[in-house]
Amino acid sequence: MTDEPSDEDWSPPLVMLAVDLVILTVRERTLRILLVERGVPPFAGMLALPGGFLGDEAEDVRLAATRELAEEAGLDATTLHLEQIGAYGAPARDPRGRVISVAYLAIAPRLPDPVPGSDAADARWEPATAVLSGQLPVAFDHREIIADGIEQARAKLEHTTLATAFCHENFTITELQHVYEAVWDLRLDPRNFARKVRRTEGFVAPAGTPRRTGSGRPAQLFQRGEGRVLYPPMTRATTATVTGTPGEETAG
Amino acid sequence: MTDEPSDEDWSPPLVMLAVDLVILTVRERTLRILLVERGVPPFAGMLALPGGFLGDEAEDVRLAATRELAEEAGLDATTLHLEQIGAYGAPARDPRGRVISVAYLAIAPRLPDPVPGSDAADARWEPATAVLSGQLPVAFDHREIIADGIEQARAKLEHTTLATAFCHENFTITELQHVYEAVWDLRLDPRNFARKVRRTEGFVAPAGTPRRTGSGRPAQLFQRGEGRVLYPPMTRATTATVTGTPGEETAG
DNA sequence: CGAATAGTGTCTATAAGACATTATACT
DNA sequence: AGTATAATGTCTTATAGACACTATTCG
Repeated sequence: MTDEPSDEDWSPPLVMLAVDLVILTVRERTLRILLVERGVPPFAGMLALPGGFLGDEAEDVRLAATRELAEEAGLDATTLHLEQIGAYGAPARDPRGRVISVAYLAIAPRLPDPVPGSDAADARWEPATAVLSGQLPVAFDHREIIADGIEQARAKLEHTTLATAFCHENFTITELQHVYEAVWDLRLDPRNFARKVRRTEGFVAPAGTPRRTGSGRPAQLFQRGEGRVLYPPMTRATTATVTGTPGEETAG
Repeated sequence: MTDEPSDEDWSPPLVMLAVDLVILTVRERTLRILLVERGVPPFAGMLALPGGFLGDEAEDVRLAATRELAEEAGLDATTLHLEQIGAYGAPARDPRGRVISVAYLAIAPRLPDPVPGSDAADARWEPATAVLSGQLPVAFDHREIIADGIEQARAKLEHTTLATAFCHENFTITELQHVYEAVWDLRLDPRNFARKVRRTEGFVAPAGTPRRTGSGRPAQLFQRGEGRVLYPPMTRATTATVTGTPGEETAG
């Protein structure tokens, strides 16, 4: 970011700035993403990521994301994990003009269905695989954004404790395993999984009530531990795909 | 990204879009970053990342990055590894007005010094640690961007073959080890390192000339392999820091 | 021959993968 | 009792960490 002008009174072009939200949760042992049905053109009637334009010129980008999280999804950002995915800036990605979108990844525990009549009336939890496969079409370049966001979540599950963000305050080891299985779309061995989780310093900590619901033996309850990093990492035997850079291909 | 207006003729605020480049290389066994001395306010005389505004309204963001790479650093993007770091959008990050910056990470092999009198006349390779420690001050929020970029590179060295992007077409195992040591700022055992590299499928492949320079035994030459992913990963014994989301803090 | 750098081998400790059994609840 | 889920243990194998020796060049 240095001097620009060879021309003396050149001034930079102006663009519109949007935020888009990839909000993930686990329901019915399946990774799901929150999509909204668009009410207006372009892509009216089609499913798209929740999001919107920067509210005003002074609004912080991340704040815009938390605002849209509340407005479009009825979710409280202070409860959720929220991190940036990246910027998407292809010139023709929005027919309305030059729109740069900053995408965010949000992770939510299982939530009640969006209430009809509320802010998030037209929001739906759709299976991630349906979107990734292209079976369920989405507006704009949102499929690419979704793919990047999901891969980011998948990767972070390997070497961070992010999985706990999919869980409520108290959870069982089995529930945590279901998170891994849903996000990675594979099965894990419960014995090896439990061993890994319990022996990894700071991943989970025992929680109050030592028992719970059910038809079988009651499970121990846990809460998030202090640690953020998993070392050694949790491994998904499936050889991982290396993720490109958000918004475009990697050169050279 | 859905409907916005409760107001009928509301229109989104316009912002300026910039790109900033974190260009890394290894020199004298040290990780270094390319910085330029600013010629004009704000922050005139201070070191800053190479970069600039979007050239025109139709320019792709990534293209703007490759253009600045050529203009400000005299580097050819087709040769280099280039990937996005993220978007930085704090409202007051640039005194000139509302500027959103998309930061890119570029990895270059050891290059000749910037030629005085060329495009990159005021460019300098500075040690990464000096910037990270704050000992060498930089303009804007560039220190944060640099920290994120370097951490991204450090993390990618663990589970991808990115290290080869720091090397020329042909390189020795020892040179590759120096890359890891410089980027991670630690020492590795040459025997274990060589074993790891040679046994990891697709990391490196033997290259033509089986010998080379020097005062000791000539080293075998290698080139990048086909693989992009390192599995199992290369480990930096030092417990890693979990990287936040670019441009802002992670919420609850 | 000595100095310098490259390359290889062995032992050990840690952790992952595969797998079976016991424990505690419910009906 | 029978069923369902939770919890734990053992054996094997892969790989990282620590460490010492041999090989090939140059002067």
